[in-house]
Amino acid sequence: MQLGKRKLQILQAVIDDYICSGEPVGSRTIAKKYGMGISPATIRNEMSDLEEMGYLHQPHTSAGRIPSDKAYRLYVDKLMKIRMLTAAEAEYIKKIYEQRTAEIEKVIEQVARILSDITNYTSVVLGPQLNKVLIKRIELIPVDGQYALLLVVTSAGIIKDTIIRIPADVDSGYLNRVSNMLTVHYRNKTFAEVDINSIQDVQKEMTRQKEFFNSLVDALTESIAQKEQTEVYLGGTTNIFNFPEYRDIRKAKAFLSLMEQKDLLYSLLSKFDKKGVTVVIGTENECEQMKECSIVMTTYSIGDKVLGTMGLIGPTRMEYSKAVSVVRYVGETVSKYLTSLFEE
Amino acid sequence: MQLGKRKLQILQAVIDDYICSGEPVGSRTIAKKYGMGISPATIRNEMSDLEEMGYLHQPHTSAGRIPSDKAYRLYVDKLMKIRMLTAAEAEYIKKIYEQRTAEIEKVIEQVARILSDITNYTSVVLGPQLNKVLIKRIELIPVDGQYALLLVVTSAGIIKDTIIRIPADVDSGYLNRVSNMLTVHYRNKTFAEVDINSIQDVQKEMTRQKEFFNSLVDALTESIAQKEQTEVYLGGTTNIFNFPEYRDIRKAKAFLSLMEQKDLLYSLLSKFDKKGVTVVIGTENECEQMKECSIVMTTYSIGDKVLGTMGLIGPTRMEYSKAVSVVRYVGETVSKYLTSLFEE
DNA sequence: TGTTAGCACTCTCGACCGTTGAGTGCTAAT
DNA sequence: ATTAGCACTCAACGGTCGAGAGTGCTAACA
Repeated sequence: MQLGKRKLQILQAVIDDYICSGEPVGSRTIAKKYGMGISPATIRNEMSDLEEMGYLHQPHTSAGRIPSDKAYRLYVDKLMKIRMLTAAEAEYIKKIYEQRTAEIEKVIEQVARILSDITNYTSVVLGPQLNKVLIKRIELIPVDGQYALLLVVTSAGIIKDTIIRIPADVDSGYLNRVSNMLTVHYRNKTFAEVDINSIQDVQKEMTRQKEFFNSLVDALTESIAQKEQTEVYLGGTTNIFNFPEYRDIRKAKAFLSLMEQKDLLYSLLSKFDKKGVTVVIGTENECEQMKECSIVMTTYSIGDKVLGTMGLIGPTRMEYSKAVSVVRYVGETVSKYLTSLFEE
Repeated sequence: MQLGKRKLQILQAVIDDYICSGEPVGSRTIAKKYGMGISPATIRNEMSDLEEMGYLHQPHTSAGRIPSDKAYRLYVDKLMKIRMLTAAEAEYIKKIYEQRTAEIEKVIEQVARILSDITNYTSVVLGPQLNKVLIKRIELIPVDGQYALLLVVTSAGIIKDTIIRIPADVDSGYLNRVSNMLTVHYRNKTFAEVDINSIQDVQKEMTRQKEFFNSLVDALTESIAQKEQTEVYLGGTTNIFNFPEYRDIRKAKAFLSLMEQKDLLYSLLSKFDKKGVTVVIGTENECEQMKECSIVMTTYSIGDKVLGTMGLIGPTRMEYSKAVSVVRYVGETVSKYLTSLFEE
């Protein structure tokens, strides 16, 4: 059977209506709302065909039709109209530029909020993936006598830090020497390549300041571990309650629990690192608990380097056109902003 | 009417049973489970009295009784048995000591998780309240040429930082001068007293490095603002789904939305800053949306200085004995740990 | 041959019982 | 003062029934 023009029109009408109402769509509704000069009976025939072809299905005999994931896929790839951002949306997204700090994590956090505020979906943003990034410098900066700041400067211009305590008899000269030692060893390595125990010089020093050194090694190890397991930022998790399909408390709970499993979210999203917007619909998801959700996501970068992924999660009957346009624009804006910050 | 010993026993039985089952408790149940050699009929009479006195009420005529907030208050103040921590709980709480970093925020974050993990309630921990704390030093530390780290060292030993960008022609000598200037001005002031525009010297400098200075002032202002509006850390927000009274999707949504209103939570919790454990039961809460919840909270401190509040939020039929013992122990442990870290 | 009106059929949903069971309050006996 | 007995109340459960929405099929029509 062929997917003629009329079938496509009807399919689009069903999808549009279902996305907005969440209720199965009947032939009468289509005829009335999207009237294209054909009777409900004709539409019924076409819908019956579409069902046979796997684009629609009925929850029960005497109900209207619901689009299948296959239908959404067609919709996203071919049918969907490209939607422009409203002025208010574009304005809101500009907030990204209002950041004062050069800390990438803060920017990312705000992006998550912006995404969910605009779309009323749940947003997920992965923090910068640092495993491919090169270490430029490691520094121990004395602060206020008893503390030192452990800084790691990377090629992506990202700087993160931990505050550690130092014993009274460690002076700044000593810290300097250790910093230099660490830098010499780790310059141009990735975080994955760092093996803290491998440093010979360091181990010699250890005999002298054993306790301090242990805590330094601990801090560095943890700092590295933390950077390897990227952080996951969420926005608008309770937005899911707005959808009638999540009235069922068990579904809502399942969804929210899923959102709490950061490592799972991370492994789901981090797979997609190609540029442009990716849409994963329902059962296309590998993860069992996500079979009724869709993800619309994109990457963000500094210059050409892809740093992380951001996206929206919602029910499969998502407003794809809106989601795609917002995600695309936010992704581009963030990339531009980060590039302007860190790329010289 | 007097609250005789037997009435108290019965009241306690009702509360204990209701806390654990969530179902209205009938006279038969009491007689059987908590048998004290009296018949259901007698218990009925006593319960009727207790109802008259405002300690119990019935959801409808032919149902068992439910304790009122007044009853819970009596229970918490007088009836409740003090519960010891289990070995496993104590062990779990010890995790606090496993922190590597001296960043107070990281510690707090973990505390929130520990509290909710152990109790299966939702935990709320307010970050350190810095408005009463004195500034010791402000430093701008050059990092990697184009960035500087803005550090604020306070009398509570707390150090927080923001990374800002600096123009190419600002050298470390200049940063040093600015740091010194800021330190001289703000030493021994609280964050609340800081008025960035008040510095005369600073304004003079501004003519020379106007753009940088604006961004510095912005960063400092924001850093201060951020410290004034304390952060709120949550743990186990979805635990609320475990309670049958939150099966109702609207209630669950209301609760979760409440948890997202950090400023409201902050203003609710920050009022209570006396040492020891405070319990606020249902309608004792001023906040309308919390009338069906109880809060069990305590403070944490460095030395004698109270820094913040931590607690558990759950339905009024909370396991108060468990909640109180855990909150107390965690509070004490955190205080001890922080004191050992920051107090010399 | 494609379209459509008509109609019987299916299925969900909400309203409306009657029944069940838990729990009460009252009364009278102990 | 306590308690057994009993009538009464009410929520919850389950079944029936009609309304309404929507379908598929058939036969007529262009």
